[in-house]
Amino acid sequence: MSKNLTKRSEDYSKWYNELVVKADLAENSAVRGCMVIKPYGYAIWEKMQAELDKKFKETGHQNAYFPLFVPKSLFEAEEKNAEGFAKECAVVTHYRLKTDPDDASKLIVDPNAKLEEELIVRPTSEAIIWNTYKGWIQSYRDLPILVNQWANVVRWEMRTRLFLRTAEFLWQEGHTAHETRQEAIAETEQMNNVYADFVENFMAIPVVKGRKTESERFAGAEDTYCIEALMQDGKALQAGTSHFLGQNFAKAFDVKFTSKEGKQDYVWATSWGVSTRLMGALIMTHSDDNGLVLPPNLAPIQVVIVPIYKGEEQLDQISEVANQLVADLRAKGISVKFDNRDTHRPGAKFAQYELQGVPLRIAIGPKDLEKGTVELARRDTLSKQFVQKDDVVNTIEALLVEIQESLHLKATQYRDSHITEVNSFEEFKEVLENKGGFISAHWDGTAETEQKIKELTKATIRCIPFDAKEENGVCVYSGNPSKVRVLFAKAY
RNA sequence: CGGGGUGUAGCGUAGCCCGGUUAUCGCGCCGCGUUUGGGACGCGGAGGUCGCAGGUUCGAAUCCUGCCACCCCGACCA
Repeated sequence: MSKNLTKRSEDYSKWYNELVVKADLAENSAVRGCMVIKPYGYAIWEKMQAELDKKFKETGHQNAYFPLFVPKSLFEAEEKNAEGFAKECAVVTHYRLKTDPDDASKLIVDPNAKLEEELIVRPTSEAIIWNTYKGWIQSYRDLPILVNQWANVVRWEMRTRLFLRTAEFLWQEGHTAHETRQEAIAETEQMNNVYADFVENFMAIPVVKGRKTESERFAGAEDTYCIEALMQDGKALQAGTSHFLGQNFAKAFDVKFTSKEGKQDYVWATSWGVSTRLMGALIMTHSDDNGLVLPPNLAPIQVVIVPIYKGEEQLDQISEVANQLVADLRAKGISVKFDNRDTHRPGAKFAQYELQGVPLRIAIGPKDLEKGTVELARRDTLSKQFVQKDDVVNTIEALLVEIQESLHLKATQYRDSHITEVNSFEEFKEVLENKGGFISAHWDGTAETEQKIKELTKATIRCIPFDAKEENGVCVYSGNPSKVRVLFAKAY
């Protein structure tokens, strides 16, 4: 494996291929940019899903499922949304194939099976969902509607990138309807906080919470909140978004309700989502040159036991110790694998589990049998220690917690040391070029300046942080007055 | 869609300029044996429409024409 993988973004794809998830691209263009999630990778996704689901339910949400196809007439109803996604839509135009009259081994699209109205494969589900909500809402008594959907969506990007921007991706999208503007804004904030909490505490990835500028906002939203993370190569990654949609979709789909006072009003909406992109963030935040480093909360295997032995008799003795350990650890809810394959040597197994990011590794050999110990190795620090057999379970329990915290701390220190305040455009360019990371700078609030900076440096405004303090300054580009610093970065 | 590049075994590649035995090497895979405290070794073996289609030639991975796919850079983007 090449050196400094974590600093060289172009190598990340090699990494994925080696390991957790592999993009098996077919020869033809139809599945270009799609991703095959292998079982080990999917196990991570399932853990993420379970935790998010728990948080959604705690905040009163329910899961539901809506169609993959959106009739074009519905899709175009909310103009800004439609316009924003129009350039990247897969469109179904026909519903039947037939044998090619010129070549019986081939199929062609049956021209007689042209759809009256084209179907858009959802790039996001606002349109189909709001068309459905229309039938669900008449009175304030029907509100709020707090629904989440786990689904796949398709966005036909010009350029795809494994994990970060695949043509098809898995995500969850929440879609809520509320009586008042205030309540919808509170929901938008709440869900952004749910995401931040999940990403920070469960995935051990530090994020900045903030608001998008108008030009970076979701198409059709009045306001977009986001969480922004920083990868080890100095580029920023949008890790999740929560949108306040105002009454845009209610108006587009004519969703009105009768209030307590008997007045008709349009409902207020939000939508919010995170995707398999978070797995990309996970890899790019914690991994090192030996492979993945998984936080214990997300590791499909938290502890692996590798026997070191000569001959079957010795393996039997070791297995006895190992099987007892497996039982004890499982009783504590710790996922553990005893790898007693005889087809691979210990060194190969060590390397494999390091590549897979298993947080803790136990090795048991003849020396341990004599001394009543095991060797315990940490993936994150690569350190090893010998532990008395009777202390192993307690030690592991404590270490799993410690590793989780330690990963978060390490990533936070990296992130914090890569937020640089600059006060001139020269400095801006210098830091961006040589150091990377977030640049905290004054901005005059205009889209023109934002655009100009993007053209000149490729850096975009990642967000206006919620915790930014008021401070009089001048825009780093235009010199016009500014009251608050925003975060710039090159982004994925 | 503009600019550049690449296509040879599951993966990574040599050969191409200058056409000529049975297409090179490494990893991986299969069998047997020896091994096992950080990616084992020996011996044997399997695996190929040289991206596709035409052309030139006694002969094409190699030269010519057309097509296709993919990668990188731009525009786009969770």
